[in-house]
Amino acid sequence: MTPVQTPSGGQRPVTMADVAARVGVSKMTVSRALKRRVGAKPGGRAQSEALHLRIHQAAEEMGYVVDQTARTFSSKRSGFVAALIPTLNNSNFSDTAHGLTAAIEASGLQVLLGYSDYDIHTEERLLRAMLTRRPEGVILTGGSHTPLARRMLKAAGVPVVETWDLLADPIEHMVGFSNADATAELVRCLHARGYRRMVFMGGLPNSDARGADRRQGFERAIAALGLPGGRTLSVGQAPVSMAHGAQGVAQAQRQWPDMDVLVCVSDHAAFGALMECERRGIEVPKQLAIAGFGGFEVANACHPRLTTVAVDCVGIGRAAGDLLLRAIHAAHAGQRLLPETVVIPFRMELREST
Amino acid sequence: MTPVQTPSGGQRPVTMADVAARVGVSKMTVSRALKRRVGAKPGGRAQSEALHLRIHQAAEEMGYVVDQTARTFSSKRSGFVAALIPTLNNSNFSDTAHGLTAAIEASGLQVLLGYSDYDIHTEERLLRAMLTRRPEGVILTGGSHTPLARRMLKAAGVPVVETWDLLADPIEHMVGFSNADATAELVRCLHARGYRRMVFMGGLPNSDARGADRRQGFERAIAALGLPGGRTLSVGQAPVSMAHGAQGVAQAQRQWPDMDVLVCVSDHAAFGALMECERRGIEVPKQLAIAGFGGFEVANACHPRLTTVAVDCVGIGRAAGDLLLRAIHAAHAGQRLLPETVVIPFRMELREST
DNA sequence: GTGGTTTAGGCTACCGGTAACAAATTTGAG
DNA sequence: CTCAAATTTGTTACCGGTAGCCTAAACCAC
Repeated sequence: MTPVQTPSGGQRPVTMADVAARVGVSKMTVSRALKRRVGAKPGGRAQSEALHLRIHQAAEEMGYVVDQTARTFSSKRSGFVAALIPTLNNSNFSDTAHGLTAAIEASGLQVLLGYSDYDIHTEERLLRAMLTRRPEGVILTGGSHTPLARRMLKAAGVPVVETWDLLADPIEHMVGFSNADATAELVRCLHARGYRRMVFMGGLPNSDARGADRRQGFERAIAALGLPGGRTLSVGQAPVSMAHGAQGVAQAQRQWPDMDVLVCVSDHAAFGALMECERRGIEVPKQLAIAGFGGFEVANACHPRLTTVAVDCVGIGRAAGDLLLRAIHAAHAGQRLLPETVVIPFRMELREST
Repeated sequence: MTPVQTPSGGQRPVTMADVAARVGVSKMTVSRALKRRVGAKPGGRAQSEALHLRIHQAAEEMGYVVDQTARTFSSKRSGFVAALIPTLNNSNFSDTAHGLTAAIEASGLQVLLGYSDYDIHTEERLLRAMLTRRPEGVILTGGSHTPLARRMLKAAGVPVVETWDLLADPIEHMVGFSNADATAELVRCLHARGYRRMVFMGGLPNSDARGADRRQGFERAIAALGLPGGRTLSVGQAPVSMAHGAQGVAQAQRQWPDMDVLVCVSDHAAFGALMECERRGIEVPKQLAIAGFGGFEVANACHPRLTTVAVDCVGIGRAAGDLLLRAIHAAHAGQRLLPETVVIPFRMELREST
């Protein structure tokens, strides 16, 4: 019922002026009638209400759809927010995108998504492309950005929310949790279960800031508990794959034969390690315990089920969306929301693998 | 070096007119100079070349970035294509998105991504939102769309590529493979390995067209081989989860105790089934074989490794992108590319689970 | 009725680029 | 040196909406 061009042979897309001419009013009246929803906010005038309805009907009959480009151009409101995540194929981030979309779309804004493949230069390019379209707000993942990216954001003057980490030097707003604290907490839980000779397996620290934080939390907790330290392994660029995890088991055992638990930077690595143990006849958790991070589906489906740190990923997205909306509304009212930080809880899921 | 607003206290974003004034030329000259890249296509005039350079320098110094909205508005070219996939969190589709992005971005267009959560009404809403921004092309996944969505696309007059399926009634172009044929081929391979009492496990057919096609291919092949038919199981809405797969094992064994292989609609379901077998002490493949679909990472990381049908997901994206680009270029030249179909190959990965 | 107050709808200008055409300048062949 | 062709730059007119202001009409109390 609402094609974008005139359905019957016409080449030119239907414009607001066409609708106005058909109804016999001015463009402006059509613009106003379409802006408020069909039944909403009748000023109390019966005649106006009828005209309003006629305009909506005409628009539908003619297949008229507003041109968002023209609207953006004129009103200086683009009607979208840009959200940048490291990768599509990670349910943690796609869950965050879901939460974000749910929170944002209620207000009539659209979320446009981009992914950086864990590369800050790709992120910069993407950000530039998004900014040329004048988003009303920007959501980033993590706090690692190129200097130029930070400058572009500052200069653009749009509200920014960084998610998934708690940063010492945020650009503006922040929604996340401390990956270091979460991993430290996991180490303490494992210690309470009697494990003492812990090894951490993760990606190369410079490729993934969150992984590096987890590693740091691991080392801090190990030191605080007086356990043997220096036992961390790097198995490749982020994102660390299941194959990386499998390969890490042999490497860790060779280097630290007395290891009793392998703490992995993510559930994917942990799963790879777990299956490799199965293949090598290493009993989990009897001979070697394994823990992951992230609360992914696979961790709860595999056998034995993996101990992990579950994060409220959807909650991160929702909170980031709510916060960004408030910032956008404030900006629209000519004010500026003071930088806020929302801390999202995490939860230890102690399962069969430890 | 390229902020979006004037860096030093200025409230108003820098416009092309500002750059033009600074260099002492007209807006048009700036527009032309910025359109072609820094070193490209000098007409052979040294003076022109120098001016060109001065304009680029001035733009950079002032932190000028073109306003894509204004450019779109004026030129009628939005500079992006819309890509709609069922879900973010499925590496098959995110791989396709990667291939698509790689193919498209070389031409200077941007890919804007949306996900429908396997719901055609969500897809319709999303499509409408995208179309208000006037994409130069649209990529869809599959061939199930609301009637209104089809009409909107027709009316919008933009090139459309449907991916991942081969359809009897495509909107325009098509890049994919026959899910039914692929599954039938898998059934023949399993038959050759000696399996006879096959059961198919998938989601509710109306929730996932590709899953339904696979089921149909299964039934067709079973009938052609003269094997006992009617053995298909539905375990929930798409996307079928690992938990669904686990739950399906018991159900299938209860219903068909003599089953010797369980063919699953996806690797996720197959993995869930595999782990459930581990838990119940069912030996795979000795007592029960399991096959999946999709060539996901988990299928090649688990133990035993899962037999699956590997699809060139990136290739689908790349081919769809190339095809869409040709259609866009044709449209830009006033022609129309005749509907094309690109068939993407699939490959049987026979592994330890069968 | 009357006058002040509210509300609806019309008019004008403009957002920031680019297409299309016109004018100016350079190039090159004869 | 001259003139036509090629190339560069300038001028003008929009693209399709919405902000802001203004007038006209309806409402309401006294």
